[in-house]
Amino acid sequence: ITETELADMFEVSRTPVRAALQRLEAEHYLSIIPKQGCFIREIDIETLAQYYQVRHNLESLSLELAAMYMSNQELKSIADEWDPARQEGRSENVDEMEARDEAFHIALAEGGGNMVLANYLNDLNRHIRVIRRLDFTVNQRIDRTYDEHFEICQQLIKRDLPAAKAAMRSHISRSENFAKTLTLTQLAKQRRQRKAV
Amino acid sequence: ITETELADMFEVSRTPVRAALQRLEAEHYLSIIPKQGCFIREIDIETLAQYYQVRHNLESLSLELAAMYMSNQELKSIADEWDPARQEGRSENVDEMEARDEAFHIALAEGGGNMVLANYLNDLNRHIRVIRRLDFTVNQRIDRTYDEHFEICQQLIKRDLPAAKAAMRSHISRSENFAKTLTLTQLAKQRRQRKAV
DNA sequence: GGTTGCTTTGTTGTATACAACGTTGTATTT
DNA sequence: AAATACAACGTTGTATACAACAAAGCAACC
Repeated sequence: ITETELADMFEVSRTPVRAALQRLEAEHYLSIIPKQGCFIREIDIETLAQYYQVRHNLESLSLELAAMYMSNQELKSIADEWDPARQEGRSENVDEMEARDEAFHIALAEGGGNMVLANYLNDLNRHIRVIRRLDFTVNQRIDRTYDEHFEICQQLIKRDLPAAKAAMRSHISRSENFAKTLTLTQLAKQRRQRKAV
Repeated sequence: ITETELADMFEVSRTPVRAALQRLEAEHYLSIIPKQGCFIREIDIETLAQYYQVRHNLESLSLELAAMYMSNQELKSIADEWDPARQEGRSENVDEMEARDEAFHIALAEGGGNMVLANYLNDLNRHIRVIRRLDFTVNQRIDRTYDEHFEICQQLIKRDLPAAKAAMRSHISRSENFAKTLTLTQLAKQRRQRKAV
């Protein structure tokens, strides 16, 4: 990917393109090698696992704070959105589902009052978003997400922190494993295609 | 702070200055308001507490991984650097001390093998660095840091994770409280000075 | 045939001029 | 006297031309 290329594509000069690329580099989405070019930085399965490890930890802290500082009313309004019984207004669209899923986790983090934590979780989510999307391509996983999010909320309302943490951990692990498997099969597919060429 | 100002100061054009400022904005060090100007974003005591809360958590994870994956030899070489008995080569300089302190925590994180975690801890450290520096302006705190770092290493070598975590937690808490107190008195000083003008 | 040196080409890095826009101060009007 | 419209100023945003440098291709030489 070159700056000129993108500049022509969007019909602007190189300057705003450079600004955008430098922002993306700061967020570790691509690496700019001086005088050479800029290359997109793809996430490998090892790094993905590391992101999930950190995420487990931060989400755990997030729950602690949410259990301490969020009111029953706040928690209930979130729980309602994910009630498996309420079938109307349910999103099947992958894009929408992904956005709402992230919003759920961020809402808990912000509810705990620690904006620094919320920011880090947000940053982390953006990095694994490409992979997390895979989670909602199978319809069954959408149903499960509703169940799991609802369960987490219920445990929080009961102020049963260990149970909430356990639910969160298995929730994240499930989507993690699912994503990993899918990524592996996709990688294998790509390799087969490359071999064919 | 304006771009032109900085450009004149360093005798370069506005372009590289802009690039630098945009990077700093991406890292939340300052905020650029379109068509108005850019302003340095100072850290308040509430945000500082939030950073420390996240840090407690990440350093805890860091220890878990270090205890699992670092060899006795690796741990010992770090411990040697902080042995209170070894008086030679001891750094009294604040800058050097601060750099070595950060290096200690990053070494443990990297030793655990999770580079994502190490990156986040690094980012976090950069944000509280201004405050952490205060910690080493008093000589007594330098001695204490040696003791505490050494203690953490010893517990890790013994693979006593809970003890290591406890040592880490009190180590971070001590410097946190110290920094907070100092910040408060400094803020009070500034306010008094401003009142005088 | 392999290696070294140069030339060409393509990329990012920088400087500068101008455009867009928000802010502030001032003059005019009510 | 107060409020509003307007103009001047200062800031960042963008476009463009050129410089610096790295990589690749090619030729000459050993």
